[in-house]
Amino acid sequence: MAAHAHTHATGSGWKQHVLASFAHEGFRAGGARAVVVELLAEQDCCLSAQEIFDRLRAGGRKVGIASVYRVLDQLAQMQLVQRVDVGGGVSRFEAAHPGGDHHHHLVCDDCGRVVAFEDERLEAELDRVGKSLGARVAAHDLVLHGACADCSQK
Amino acid sequence: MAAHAHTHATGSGWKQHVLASFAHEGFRAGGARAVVVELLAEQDCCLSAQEIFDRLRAGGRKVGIASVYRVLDQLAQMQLVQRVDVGGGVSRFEAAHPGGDHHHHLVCDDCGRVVAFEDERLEAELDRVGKSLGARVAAHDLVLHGACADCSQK
DNA sequence: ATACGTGCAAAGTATTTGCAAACGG
DNA sequence: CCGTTTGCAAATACTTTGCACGTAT
Repeated sequence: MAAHAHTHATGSGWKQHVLASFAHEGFRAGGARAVVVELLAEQDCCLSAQEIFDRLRAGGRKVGIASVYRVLDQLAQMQLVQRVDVGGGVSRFEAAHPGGDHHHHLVCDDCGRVVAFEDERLEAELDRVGKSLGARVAAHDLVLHGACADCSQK
Repeated sequence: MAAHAHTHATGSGWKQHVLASFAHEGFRAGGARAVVVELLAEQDCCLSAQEIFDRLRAGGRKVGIASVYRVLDQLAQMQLVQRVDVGGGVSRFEAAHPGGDHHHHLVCDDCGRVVAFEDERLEAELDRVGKSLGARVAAHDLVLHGACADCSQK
């Protein structure tokens, strides 16, 4: 596989930011909340609730999947994670960064792989379009469907 | 509300195109297939399977929801309709036009309304990005989340 | 007439909710 | 200590599948 993946994990700055937000809102950050945030902070790309659940369990943590969903939902409402809908009836989630470092996804309809990418000019157009609609755009979710670089060669 | 909505229904050219495709593939276009295509052809924006089902029933047609899903799935695979994932675990569908007239969606997280829009420059950027990924992009699905023009005024 | 297509009902997934026990502050 | 948070299990919502009947060709 090709790819100069995203250099690093999502960065621990995000984790700090989330914990601070929790503290600020008076939420406790014990068990499930903490481990979900920790796991998300280590990811380079989006995960489904089930994947998060499985990894936490594999790591020996005794979380319930309901808690995973609850935490993700809460984080999404606080705009600390971005819901990514790649289709197939499954929601995926990833850390939402305050400033930039925003990325989108290409879903290979052939092999199912999800590839992340970012593009500054595209971002600029998205901003412009949002404004021109007179709406207050809080987030955008772009998914390209098709055959990924590998599959389209075959 | 602002907006120079889409001028007209989706255009009957699409319906013809679909029926021709069916004929070409040797598919029969009797009952459910025909009415789902007919309904989709009249729409300006995406509908969920349930909405399609309800409208057909309201119109006196005795279709089953399973057939609606089957037809939509088939049309999607033939690239005659575009699946639109606006989140909330529900898939929506709309006629996919061969050449242009492509649009995207803004979902108001406040009132739930879905607003369609199109933008040529954005389209151009999307094309460029798709190519730069080396992938064969068959479709793209862009959803802006936020407060629509109406809701953001309140 | 004969497959293909359809409606119904039952099954399958993803996600949400109710509740008693556990735990952080 | 007390109220939030959690894990479990049951419930819900959307979508898919199995099967016998209807229908276009």
